[in-house]
Amino acid sequence: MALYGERGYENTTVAAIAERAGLTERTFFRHFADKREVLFSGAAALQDLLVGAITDAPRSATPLEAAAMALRAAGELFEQGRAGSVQRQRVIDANPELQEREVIKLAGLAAALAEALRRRGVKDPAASLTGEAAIAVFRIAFERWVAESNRKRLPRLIDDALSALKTVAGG
Amino acid sequence: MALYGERGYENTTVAAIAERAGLTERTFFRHFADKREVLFSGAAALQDLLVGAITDAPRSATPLEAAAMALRAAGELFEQGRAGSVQRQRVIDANPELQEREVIKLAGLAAALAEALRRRGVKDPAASLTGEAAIAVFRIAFERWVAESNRKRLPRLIDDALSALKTVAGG
DNA sequence: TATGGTGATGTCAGCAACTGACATCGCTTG
DNA sequence: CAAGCGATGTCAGTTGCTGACATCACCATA
Repeated sequence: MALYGERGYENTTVAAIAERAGLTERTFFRHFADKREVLFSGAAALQDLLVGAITDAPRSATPLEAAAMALRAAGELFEQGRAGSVQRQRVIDANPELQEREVIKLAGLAAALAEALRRRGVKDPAASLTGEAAIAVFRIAFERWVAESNRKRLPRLIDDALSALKTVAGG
Repeated sequence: MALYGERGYENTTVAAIAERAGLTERTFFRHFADKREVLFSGAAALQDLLVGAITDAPRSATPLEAAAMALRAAGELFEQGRAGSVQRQRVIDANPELQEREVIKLAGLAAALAEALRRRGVKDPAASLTGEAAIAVFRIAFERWVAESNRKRLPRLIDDALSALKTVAGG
């Protein structure tokens, strides 16, 4: 992260990262599948959190309500360490390769949400659509959260985006 | 495409592609930004079609209706040449690298849709959410369309997914 | 204590994707 | 016919990434 911040992602070679870490290039690739993965290794934990929250949602909750609870829980988590999120996002926003990885990780989250909903008895395409919609909501809320101008807390921004979704699609 | 079909994407080197095409490796990279881009160069035309359809939608149409018209137009286009779409999708589904590229191209389409909606006077976050939702609908419909079992036409599948979205998010 | 197993790291050689710099060739245009 | 221009070839080089094998620290147990 330090090197990516100093020189930018593209100008940072794996050799340089390894050197700074006091390790070998080969060792780097044993810990991270590729150069990009450094920035995304946290996605697994996030997925566990989201899936867990959906699973634990009361049976009375509608699919979208269950997803909303999961998003809020994730929002609370991100509130810890906002500075890191901002820096990370700056690096990603400056590089298309990284955006590809980010976007597919998000797609993976959507799929995991859908799967968790199916285990609650939600049928397709409702499950898939709810997963996709939930991630879209999160993405938009997160975007606003990292923008300097906005001082609202993330869970609040999630609720805002969620009601906007209902307005747009309702009918 | 032929080589990707024969040996799979990973086992096909750019050198092999260039040889089959009777060109140089260097020339390949002048036509395609990277090895993956071969399968996605058509995305630009699709984007133009979608954006054009949204722009041409009657002013009375709601954001989601305008987006739906665009999706249906794209659906008609894909109905030509279903075989090619199926083969292409088989290659992509077999390779994570390609899925990354596909997913970010779809994100690009969503952004373009949102931008076209904004030019119609739709505000954010409604514009962004409608763009994302529309692409989600398209993705799900397309998935079903390429599946062997389904014999419905794509525009019809799009309408199905669309009404499912309304059911899920309505309220 | 010696022995052997296990997991993390190092070493090395090599492939394949991609790039920059420069040369060449064919076609069009004045 | 000369000049210009776009597409292609040539070549050398960097970087990401992998497989195979060696080493080393640590731990369990005979």
